[in-house]
Amino acid sequence: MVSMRDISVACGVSVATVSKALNDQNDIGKDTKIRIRQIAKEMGYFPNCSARALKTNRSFNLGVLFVDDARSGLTHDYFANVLDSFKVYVEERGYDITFINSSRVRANHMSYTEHARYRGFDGVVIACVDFHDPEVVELIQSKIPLVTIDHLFHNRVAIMSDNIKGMRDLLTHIYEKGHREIAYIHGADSAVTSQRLLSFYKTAEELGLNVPDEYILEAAYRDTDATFKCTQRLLSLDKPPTCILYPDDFSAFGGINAIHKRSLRIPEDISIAGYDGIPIGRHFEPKLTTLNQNTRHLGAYAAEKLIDLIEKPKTTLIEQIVVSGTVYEGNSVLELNNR
Amino acid sequence: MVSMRDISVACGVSVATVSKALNDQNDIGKDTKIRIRQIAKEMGYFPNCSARALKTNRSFNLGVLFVDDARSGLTHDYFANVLDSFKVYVEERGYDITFINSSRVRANHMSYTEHARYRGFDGVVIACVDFHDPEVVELIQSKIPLVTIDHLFHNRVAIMSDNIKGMRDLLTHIYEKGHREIAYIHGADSAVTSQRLLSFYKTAEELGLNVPDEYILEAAYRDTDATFKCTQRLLSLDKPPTCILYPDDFSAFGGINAIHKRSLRIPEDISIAGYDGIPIGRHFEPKLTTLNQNTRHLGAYAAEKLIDLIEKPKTTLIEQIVVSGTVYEGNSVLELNNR
DNA sequence: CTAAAAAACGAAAACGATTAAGTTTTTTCG
DNA sequence: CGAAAAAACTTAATCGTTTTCGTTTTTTAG
Repeated sequence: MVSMRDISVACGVSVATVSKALNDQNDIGKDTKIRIRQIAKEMGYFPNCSARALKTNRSFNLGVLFVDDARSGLTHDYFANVLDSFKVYVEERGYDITFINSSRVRANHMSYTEHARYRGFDGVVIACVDFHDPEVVELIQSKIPLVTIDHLFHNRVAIMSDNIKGMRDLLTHIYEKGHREIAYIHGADSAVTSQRLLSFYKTAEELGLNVPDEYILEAAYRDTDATFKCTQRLLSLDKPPTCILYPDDFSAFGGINAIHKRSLRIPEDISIAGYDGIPIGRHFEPKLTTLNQNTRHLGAYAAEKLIDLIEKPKTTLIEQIVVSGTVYEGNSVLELNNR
Repeated sequence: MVSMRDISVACGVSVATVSKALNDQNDIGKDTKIRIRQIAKEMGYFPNCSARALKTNRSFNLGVLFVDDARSGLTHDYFANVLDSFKVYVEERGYDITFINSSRVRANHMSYTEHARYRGFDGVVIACVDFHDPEVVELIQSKIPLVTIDHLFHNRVAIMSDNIKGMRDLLTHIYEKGHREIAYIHGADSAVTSQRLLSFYKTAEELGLNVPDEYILEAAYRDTDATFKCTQRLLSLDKPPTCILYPDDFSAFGGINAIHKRSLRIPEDISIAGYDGIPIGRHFEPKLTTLNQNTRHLGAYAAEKLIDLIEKPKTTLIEQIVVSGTVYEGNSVLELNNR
């Protein structure tokens, strides 16, 4: 590895001068700067990030924390999309990302916070974790610049998918298609779930919908078996709904199974809708009507905010940014003309 | 941040002694070691990885390179699963992972290799990239410990999914179910595709199958529109196949659409099979018969080999490791009794 | 032309660890 | 007991940068 020392001897100047030339400082002559840069390039010089980080306390490296309950890790569709967008954005601004974990390094355990400090991350993004985990709370309370996704903390920047508006838009869309008997199989207890559920009830009320208790069921996210059973129950009701909302697109497939098993057709006999906007939903017939969460914006905003927080901490507002999705109209919701 | 210096004054010893105590070296008294470790823990000490890396040239950080043609990034199902497994394994051994990219840092472009050196990665894993990209070739030819996934290079460790055996097993399975007219819509030209295609023909010959040319079609991976069209063509043949193989599970859904459109049933009227073993295939009826690639093993082997390469370069063989998958028997392939 | 101001460059001290080599203390044993 | 050996600890250099402050050179202006 060629170091600044090597360049300094090649140019006949001091390392200090080399450093200044390479970092584009003003305390240096114009022509020497050009000459040094030229030679540095020729010699194939690249800075040593460890040395730089050691001296400047800036790693240009961001920590990503993601541990979901199902341990699906990177294979979690929603998160993978958000992270991918986040990654693209931060790379453009010269940052790298590495995953935070709390495993053991050389025989001693590290908490998330300790790991983040050990690696010297300039900032951290947290998504989809159990926000009650004491280690997560410790991280939230640390001094590290931080952005959370889909969870709001006091004094921390949060990027939130707009579940209130999302559910309102989705339900309204279905209402406008003429549906009046709409069931909602919601996800397991969480902040996201309660927002959607609340919005569902509120919107239903505004629209003058009657929502019998038996239309509201619970199934864990991505649990097709659970939605299968719930769907069966709904279809067995004296007055079954004309449309069923699912916790997410993936679990909607459990519902599709139940519906097909009864030899019913979608959407002719019953309509369905998901939530998320995963690719398969658009590629399989009937195309699933869903609320397409804007993962690209979520990731990009998180990245932008985090870097602002790092680079201009004074002027960056601690705020909550809400990213709204859009209804994707597939053909899983029938247009009812009889009203 | 509490440093070794702080601990050394708190203990009344030199920093060298602290370093030895914390790194469990033998050149130190038993009780002082215990005392120092005790105090270090109390003071909340954690090493500074930059300083350590600077001195030791070991970062305990691994680079991950992944750029696929479709720019699907992390959202690529197969890779996400492999990476997730890789991540879990390396974290257990005290390594972190960060993504390699070739964007610009502070106005000057870095190649993959330069980036890897800049970050001081102890090793690198490459998957799913365009292996003809000059930057990738440069990285392959560098001195950095490296493992490739699903691509073989001279003098480099490769972890390969066994496409030969995979296709043989899958085809044999279908044959044993009684199918004799089997079509194969294969993926676009690539090393993986040619292996599978070769194995398909070879196995067909061994089994005494007749494979008319019109049974072999091409569709890009994950392209449901293409498989939709191919499936239509196959179904329109004078003698349509009794079973269709698809490039991958995702694209098989395009085939399902075409089949449903003709009001045919799976598997009663026509059988299908995918390749990969993605989750949705097991959660949607009919469950897709497929070749379940062992992404867990692929990731774990890649991790194990890479760390061996780093930690014991002398005794680690440069070899090709083949990981075989298993046929997942869903219910998309009908058992034919009439033979 | 000369003194002051400005610009360009260099010396050296960090940053926080590791480690070879040297020094002191303790143990061993004839 | 005392010398040699072993163990425990320290000193100081080093990794590759950045940055402060001091020094030299050049420019400006009276």
